[in-house]
Amino acid sequence: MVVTLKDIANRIGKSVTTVSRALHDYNDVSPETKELVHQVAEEMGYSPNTLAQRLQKRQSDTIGLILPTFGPRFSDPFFSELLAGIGNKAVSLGYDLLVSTSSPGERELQIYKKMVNGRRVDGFIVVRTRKEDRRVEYLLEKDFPFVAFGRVGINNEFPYVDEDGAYGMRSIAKHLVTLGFTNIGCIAPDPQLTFASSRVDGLRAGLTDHGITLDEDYVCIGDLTQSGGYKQANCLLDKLHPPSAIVACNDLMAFGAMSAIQDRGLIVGEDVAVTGFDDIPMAEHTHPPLTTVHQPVYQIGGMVCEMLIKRIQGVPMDDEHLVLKPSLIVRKSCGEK
Amino acid sequence: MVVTLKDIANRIGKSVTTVSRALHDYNDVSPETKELVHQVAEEMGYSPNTLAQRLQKRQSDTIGLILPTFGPRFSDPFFSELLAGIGNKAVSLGYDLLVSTSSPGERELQIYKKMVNGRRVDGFIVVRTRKEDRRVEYLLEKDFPFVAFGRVGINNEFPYVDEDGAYGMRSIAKHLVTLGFTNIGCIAPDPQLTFASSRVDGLRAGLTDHGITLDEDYVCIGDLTQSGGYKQANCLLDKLHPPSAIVACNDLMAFGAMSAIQDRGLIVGEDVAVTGFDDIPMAEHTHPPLTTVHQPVYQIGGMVCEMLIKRIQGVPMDDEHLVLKPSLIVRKSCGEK
DNA sequence: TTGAAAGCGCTAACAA
DNA sequence: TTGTTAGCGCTTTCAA
Repeated sequence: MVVTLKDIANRIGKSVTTVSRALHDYNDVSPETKELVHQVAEEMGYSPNTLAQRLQKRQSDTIGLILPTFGPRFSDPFFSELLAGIGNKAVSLGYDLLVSTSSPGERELQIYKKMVNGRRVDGFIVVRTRKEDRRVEYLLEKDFPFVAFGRVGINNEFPYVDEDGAYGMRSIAKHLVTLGFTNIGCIAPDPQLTFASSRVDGLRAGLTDHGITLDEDYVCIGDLTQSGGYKQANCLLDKLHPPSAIVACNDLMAFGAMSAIQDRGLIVGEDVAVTGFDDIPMAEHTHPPLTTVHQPVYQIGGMVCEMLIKRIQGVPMDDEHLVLKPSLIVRKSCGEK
Repeated sequence: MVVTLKDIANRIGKSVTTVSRALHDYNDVSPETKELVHQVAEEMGYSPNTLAQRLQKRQSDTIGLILPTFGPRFSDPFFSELLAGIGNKAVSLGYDLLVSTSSPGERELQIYKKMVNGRRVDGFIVVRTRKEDRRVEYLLEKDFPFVAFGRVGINNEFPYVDEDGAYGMRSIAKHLVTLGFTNIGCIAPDPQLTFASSRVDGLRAGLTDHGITLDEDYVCIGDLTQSGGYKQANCLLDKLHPPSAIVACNDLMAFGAMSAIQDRGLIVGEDVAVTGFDDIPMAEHTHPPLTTVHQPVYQIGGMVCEMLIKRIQGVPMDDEHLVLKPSLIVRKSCGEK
């Protein structure tokens, strides 16, 4: 049924070795046999068995990506775009992409271990890094190739791409201050996530620069989803002196915050300002459109993937540590300029 | 460095075969050796080389999913949720999930062929089916296992899960008619997509049931993204007698339509009604919240995956053809009830 | 220019 | 209960 090298060899009365070499265009095969082999291979519809090739090379030509889910519904446009960036780059470089999903925790680490031990992948892309990240500790300790999107708390001695979250948040701070906002609330992610502190610290610093103090009681922790944003915005709005601007640390939570505001009959951009972070496509189409910070997620996916493959192949990288400057996108959610 | 069966065998002075059998708990191995093997394996940190196992089994234990992207930005919450459903089920059943991305067309088919020929996957999940679908034609012809989410134009002799789009749209139609809308516009997907016609036909039929005719000039084709919805809604609104209700065939386009309406200073749910389809999490958090049709995407992912694995393993399925009835979710985008 | 032989790491049929 | 042998499909010495 399925054609193998042996079938071709039998057919033309040559050895498997010769056929293999002919197919790989080795120059120690006579032009005639080469020609013949190619022709017969074509005719018989031969394709190499990748499993066999990989076993022999001791390489899986596959990179792994384990998506962090929280709860069953995982509907994050941010990650689907990152995935597309990684996936497209991977195919173009001849690699397969193995995707798995897991919420952070013990089981998550098991999946990494299983992949590493079973030699199912040649390397990993680690996303949504945490301050103490067992995944990177593990991979580092095993000396297993990986590239992270994001940094960890201490010892960032591994290749990564990260965005300068503090910088992004400073631009948000500046923008809000310029518009005259002084009473500001923040919906932050779980502080275990590395990007949480850089963003919140950036906001705090940016505000301080303009003589405004971020009240720590006005910093709530949300779970990065719309519902989380909704809930936390309500907390903020229930305060005695509710903030006049809510800075969400990602777009999804910002959307939730907008809902919360609107559900109270208030108007986003007039009564309460809202900002996001990420600039997912939806941000442009909310009502009002969301002022946020743009990250080139698709490109980041490509970069991370490319770096990983270089790392796997032992090709030196131009730069092991990339920190991108995100840019402020002003729309209408903080009022008309 | 890496421990193999041979290493264990050498260590305890037994054959590789015995070790292999011991590890698999065959009952023709003495309890003592079994015990010993397990212990030594543990101690040496042995894990089987999956590549080798797979080559020998002639099974990749991997299922393939090729995501349809349109343009570089691929940010579809619908698919990230489907992916999570598939991914979680796959791990739980011991399968790897290979994900690739491609826009429809020749290159897409090449990817399928490459995976099939190289025996990289044991089966596919085919999503976003088209009326004439080269992918399913190809897989059918090769007799290669797959399960589709959606049907094709003719000859649906393969396992699939689909939602009853016509039914969903009839509920939308009924809802709108009940609220008194008579001048209705529709933003449909590319008619090549199978679900396009079932949804549009459903809408048309539902309207007809109530004595209303859907004007074919009021059916625009959008690309399933927010921008597409935005653009097409504008076309509709530019008409001499613009529709008072816009039925979008997915939520993303509905969001775009809402933007378009709002950008004209009109109010969604008062001046113009809008409906969607899919009920992605965002739908609950727009302003106003979107009336739409709910599909249990996460579960569908799990079902499709499970069916595929049964198909691969030759286990009979309870039902090869599943058509789910989606349910209307009334929110505020058509006005208060 | 070609082929025999070995080996990647594993499983399985068959003997002993 | 265990080991020998063969083989999955491929690549790569090495010798001819």
